[in-house]
Amino acid sequence: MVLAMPTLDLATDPNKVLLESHSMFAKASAETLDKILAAGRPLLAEKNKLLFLQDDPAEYFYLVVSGWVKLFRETLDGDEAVIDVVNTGHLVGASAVVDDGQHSASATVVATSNLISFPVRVLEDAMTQDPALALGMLTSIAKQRRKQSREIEGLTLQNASQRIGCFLLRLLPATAEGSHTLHLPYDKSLIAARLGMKSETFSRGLARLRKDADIGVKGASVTISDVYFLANYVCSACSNDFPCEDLR
Amino acid sequence: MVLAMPTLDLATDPNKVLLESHSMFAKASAETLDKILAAGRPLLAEKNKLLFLQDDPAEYFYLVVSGWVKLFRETLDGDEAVIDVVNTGHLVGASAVVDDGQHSASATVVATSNLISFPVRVLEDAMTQDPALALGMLTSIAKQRRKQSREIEGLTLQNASQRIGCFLLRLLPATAEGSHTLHLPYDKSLIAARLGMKSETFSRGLARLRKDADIGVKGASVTISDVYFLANYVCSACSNDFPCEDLR
DNA sequence: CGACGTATTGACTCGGCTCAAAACCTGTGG
DNA sequence: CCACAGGTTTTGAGCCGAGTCAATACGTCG
Repeated sequence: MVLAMPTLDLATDPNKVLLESHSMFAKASAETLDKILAAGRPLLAEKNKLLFLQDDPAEYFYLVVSGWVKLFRETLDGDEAVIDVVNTGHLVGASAVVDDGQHSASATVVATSNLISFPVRVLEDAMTQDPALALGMLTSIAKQRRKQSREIEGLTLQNASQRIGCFLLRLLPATAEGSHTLHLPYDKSLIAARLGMKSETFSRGLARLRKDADIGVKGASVTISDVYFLANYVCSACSNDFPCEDLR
Repeated sequence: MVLAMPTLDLATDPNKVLLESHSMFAKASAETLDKILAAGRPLLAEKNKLLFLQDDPAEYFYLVVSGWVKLFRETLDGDEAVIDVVNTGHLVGASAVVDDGQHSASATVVATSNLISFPVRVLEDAMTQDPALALGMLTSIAKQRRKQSREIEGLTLQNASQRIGCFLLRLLPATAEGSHTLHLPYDKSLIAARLGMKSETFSRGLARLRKDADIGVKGASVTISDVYFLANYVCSACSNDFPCEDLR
């Protein structure tokens, strides 16, 4: 269901604020932002809705206003590698403009989400006209690249419970200290896939953290009794120290 | 030892040709290229020479003219994750200009190499003046990002011998068919690290390929009796089919 | 309450790691 | 040409972490 354009004053449009806060658009001109926003269409997507498939020619990219979207790649024999799971404020599929106009991964919605879809065309055009936007794109892709480097490192050097602990730490605000309680953001089985392990292994890994890193688990809510104690357990197998800014 | 400027006519300078062939500079203006080349200094580096450390403020980046350079990250407890091992035509450390001026990995020379060092400053300046260069940087980083996505996928979905087979296939020209003999480009222990495994595992993995994918191994020379047979063994656990362009 | 999806637990297998010993290379000097 | 030293690679035995398969427990929604 496609609705009419938002009638809000653009200056206070929350979507504009959200888009502006993304590193890709941070330095773009006001005109660029308005042009892109004007081409956006709200989209309410239910769980399991497929946004696009890897290697599809990219027609649209999406801004996540609320909800969660999974990015993944599928192998010939049916396995899938989860590249990322993203929420509010993240863009999905926008990097197709630098990937020969093709999506480099598939995307599905994993929890009912409010999205805004934008034609990739509009972004392409805007990029040729606003050099600040091209630079923003550069900043944004560079950030993704850094994040992926850490991802690779984690996969090769950290074991299951360390990866889980690392994931938990990244859910906390960067300034966190002492004790904290948090809520797992999506299904444990999806977290497991996101971390490159099976759900049974995730379950056992969490149990292990309960013993070794003094955390408490009750359903989807996790209590960390001492952030630095957990960080110490997790980050010894990691090249950057807590609170690992790059990975957020 | 820093030598005088090359006295070659720039139009036929082989270094210029090499730099131009890099996706980052492919579309840069002739002036940009000349300005950057003029700031370059040849550097003959022996095995084990350290070029820079991760998190160092980036002063120089390097063009590999010949030889091999290892990019890696080191953990607190002394383990290292090899991000990449690169040779002729590749740039090392250039992406610092989009990473807050810091190197995101360490780099050492692993086989006697001819390098050219360039001040990062010069690249920064050039980028602000030549929009085509900024776009080239974008293209280049985007390519790295795609490559890393595949890397992550391989790490989570392929077993040791499949990763080895994949590595072998990527050493071949993209058009390869039938039977081929190739020469491993650097030490087996380094290849192992590059593929995220121990050298013993590499050794056994290669032995396994000998049985299952009909390859022959004699020292550093490897004979593949049928490229597609090997590809079939390797690529079933992979989301893109042979000859996997993106990973090169 | 019952039913369905999700999560946990148990028993087992297997791949990759560890540690140690043997084999293989490569270069050096007698 | 051979002997030897140094490094690299291979092989072997044993262990441990993660995957598999199957059964059980938990939660939530009708």
